Amino acid sequence: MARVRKTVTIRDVAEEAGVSLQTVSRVVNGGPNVRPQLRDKVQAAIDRLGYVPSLAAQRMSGSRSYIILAINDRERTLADWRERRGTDWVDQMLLGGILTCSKHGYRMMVELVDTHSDHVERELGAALSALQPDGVILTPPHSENRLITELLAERRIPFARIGSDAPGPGIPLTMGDEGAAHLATTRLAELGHRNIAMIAGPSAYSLSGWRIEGWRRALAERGLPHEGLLEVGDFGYESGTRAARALLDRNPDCTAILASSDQMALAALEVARDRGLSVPHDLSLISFDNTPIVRFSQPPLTAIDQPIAETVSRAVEQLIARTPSEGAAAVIEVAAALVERSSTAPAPDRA
Amino acid sequence: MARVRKTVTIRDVAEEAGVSLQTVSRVVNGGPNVRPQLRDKVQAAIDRLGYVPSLAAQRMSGSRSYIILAINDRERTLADWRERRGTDWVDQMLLGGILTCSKHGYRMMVELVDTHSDHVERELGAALSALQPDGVILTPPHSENRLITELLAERRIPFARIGSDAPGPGIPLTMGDEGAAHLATTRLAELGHRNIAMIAGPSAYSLSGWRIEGWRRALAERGLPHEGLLEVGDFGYESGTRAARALLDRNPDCTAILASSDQMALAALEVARDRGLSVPHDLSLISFDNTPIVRFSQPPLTAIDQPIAETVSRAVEQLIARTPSEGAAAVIEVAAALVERSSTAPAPDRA
DNA sequence: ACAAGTCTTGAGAACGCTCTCAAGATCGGT
DNA sequence: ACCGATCTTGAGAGCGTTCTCAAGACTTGT
Repeated sequence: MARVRKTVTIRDVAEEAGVSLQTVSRVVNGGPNVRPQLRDKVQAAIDRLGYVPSLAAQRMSGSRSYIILAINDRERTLADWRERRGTDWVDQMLLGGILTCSKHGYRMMVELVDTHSDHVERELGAALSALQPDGVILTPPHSENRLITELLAERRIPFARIGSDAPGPGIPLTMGDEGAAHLATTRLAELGHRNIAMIAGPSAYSLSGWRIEGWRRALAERGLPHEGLLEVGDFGYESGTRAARALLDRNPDCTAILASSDQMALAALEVARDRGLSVPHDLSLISFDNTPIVRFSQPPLTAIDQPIAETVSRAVEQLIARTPSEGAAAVIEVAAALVERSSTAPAPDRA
Repeated sequence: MARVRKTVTIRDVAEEAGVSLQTVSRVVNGGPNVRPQLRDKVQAAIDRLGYVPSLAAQRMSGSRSYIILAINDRERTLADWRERRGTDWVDQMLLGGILTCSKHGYRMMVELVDTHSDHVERELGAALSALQPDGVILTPPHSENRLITELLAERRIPFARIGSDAPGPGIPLTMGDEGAAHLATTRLAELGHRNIAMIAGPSAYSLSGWRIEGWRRALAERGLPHEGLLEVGDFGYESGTRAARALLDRNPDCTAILASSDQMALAALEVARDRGLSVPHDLSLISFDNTPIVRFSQPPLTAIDQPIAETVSRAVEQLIARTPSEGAAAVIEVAAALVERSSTAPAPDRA
C-alpha cells in the first residue's frame, strides 16, 4: 500500500539536513553567505526529498508571483471557439508567451475580460487582486484602452502594450506595421503594378492606421494613386468579400491588393476566382498575418509575417526584467518579414 | 498625487464593517449561519473597498488552488511555434479549457514538460508541488503515459485522460474516433467507392488504432477490401505526401482516402493535383480534425470535426466537480461529426 | 420558566515561505 | 594575541486566508 505522500515543505528539508528553515530558504533561492559544504548538504536533502517550494506560500511572504497575465476579450474568444475560426492572434500569442514564461520559471495565464463594457475595471481589478501577477500583456485592440492602462498604472503593475507606440505608462512594442505595409506595397510596385489597392482593418486598431500609412507612403514615393483604392474590413472573411468586390467594381484597372488579414486576403482570392481573374496572373495578392491557412490555399499566399509570438516573447522578457518603478520605456520594434509565395506576379500587360 | 493603493485585505473589510475576520470570510465564501442583516453590512463593506480574496492566501490555508493544469510537450510546442504550424490541438484545447475554467472561477495553466524523457517525473512533480493544481488534463499522446498517470494517482490529484478509454485512475474521455472513422468510411462507401484507403496516425496515439478499427469495420460490413490500403503517417504534411504517393502507386483503383489529420489530407490533395487527379471527381478525400486550414483549400475539405474544445471543456467540468477520492470513472464520449464540403463526390465510373 | 439545543460570532492557531535582526563564528590587521 | 569587521546561521515575526473550537444569544419543549 502506497504511503500517501504528504507535501514536502521547507521544514521537512530543514529537519532532514539538520539546519534551520532560513538556511534552506537561502539555498533554494541561491542566496549568498552559505558555506559551500552546508549548501551541498542542504541541496542533497532537497534532492532526496524532492522538495519544490510552494508558489502560493512564496507569494504570501512577499516574493513575486511568477505569473504573467494576458488580457483577452471574453466575447471574441468565445466566438473564436464556437466558430473554430483560425484564432490568428491567440494561438501565436499563447505559444510565444507560454514558452518564454516557461523558460524563465514564470507562468502565463490568460484572463478573459469583458473589455467593451465598464465592467473591465471590476473584472480586471478582481483578477489582479486574486492573482497578483508580476506583469500584464495587452494586445490589440486593448493596448491603448484607457480604463485598462490607467488601472494598471495606478496599481503599479508593469505591463506591455503590444501594437501601440503611444507614450505613457507601460512598455510599448510594435511589429513594424508601417514598414511592412510599405515593403509589401513597394514590392508590388516593383512588379509593375500601378493600381495597388488596400483592404485595411478597423480603425480601433492602431496598426490599421500604420498599415495604411505605409501603403500611402509607398504609393506617394512612386507617384501612384491611392484614391478609391482603400476599403475597410473587420479582419473577417465576409468583410473581405465585400471589400474586394467594392474595390474591383470601382477599379477595373486594379491589379494588386494588399489585405490587412489572411482571412480578408482569402476572401479576395475567392472573389477573384468568381470573376474569372487568375491569381497571380491577373491579380496579385499580399496578406498580413501569415497564419497557417495561407499556406494551403490555391495558390499559397504571399504574406507579411507578423512576428506575434516573437513580440509577445519580447514583452514577457521585458516584464520579467523590469522593476515596477522604472520610468517610460522606449518603443520596442520587432520587424515583420515578407514571405513570398505564389500569389504575386508581375503586373499583366494592358498596354 | 494618486494615493498608492495598498492591497485590500480581509482585515480591512473586517475593520470597515466592524466585525471579525471570520465573519467576512464566511460572507465571502457564502458560508451559512450569518444573520442576513450582518451579511448585507459586510457585503457593503466589501463592495465599497473592492475587496477580492488573494488566491495565494486562500491556497495557503487549505482551500483549493482553483488551477487546472494542462500538460503539453515542450519540444512539440516549440516546434509548433517555430514552424508556425497550425497547432491543431493546442489552440482548441486552450480555448475550450480557458473558457470553461473562467466560467467556474478557475484558471487554466499550460505546463510544458519534456514528456519523452525520464525527466517527466521530476518536471511534472515540480509543477505539481509549485502550483498544487486542483486537476490536470492529459492529451494525446500523453494520456496513457505510465510515468505521468502513476505520479498523478500517487499524489491523489484528479486528472482527465483525453483520448483514452483504458481503465485505471483518471477520468477517461474519448471523441468517438472509432465511430467517426466508421461514419466517414461508410459515407464514402455509400458514394460508391470500393477502394477506400486510409492514412493513419502514429501508433503512439490510441486514437490512431481506433480510427483504423472504425475504417476496417465499415469496410468489413460491406465486404470491401482493406489490404494494401493502409499507410501510416505522423500527422504532418510531409508524411502525408509520402503516404499518399505510396497508396496511389500501389492502388491505381483507389478512389477515396480517409486521412487521420488535416495536414496529411492537404498533402494528399497536393499529390492528387500533381498526378492530374481531380478532387473530388477522381479522388474523394476526408480528413480528421477540421482545423481552419481545410476550409480554404481548393476544394475545401470534407472533414471529421473533432470536438476537442468541447471535450476539454467537459474534462474541466469533471475535474472541478469531482472529489479526489472518488473511484473509477465511466468513459465519457463526446461525439465527432462529419462536416461535408467539396472534397467528396460519387465514385467515378470505371465500368 | 428552565434545561437542552441550535445559531451566530469571534479568538487564535495553522498553512509554507521570506524578511529582519541578532548572535556566534571566522577573519584580517597590528 | 586582541579588536573590530565580515560571514554564517538561526530565531521569530508576518504575509492573508480558513479552520477549529468555544462563548454568548436565541429557540424550543415541557
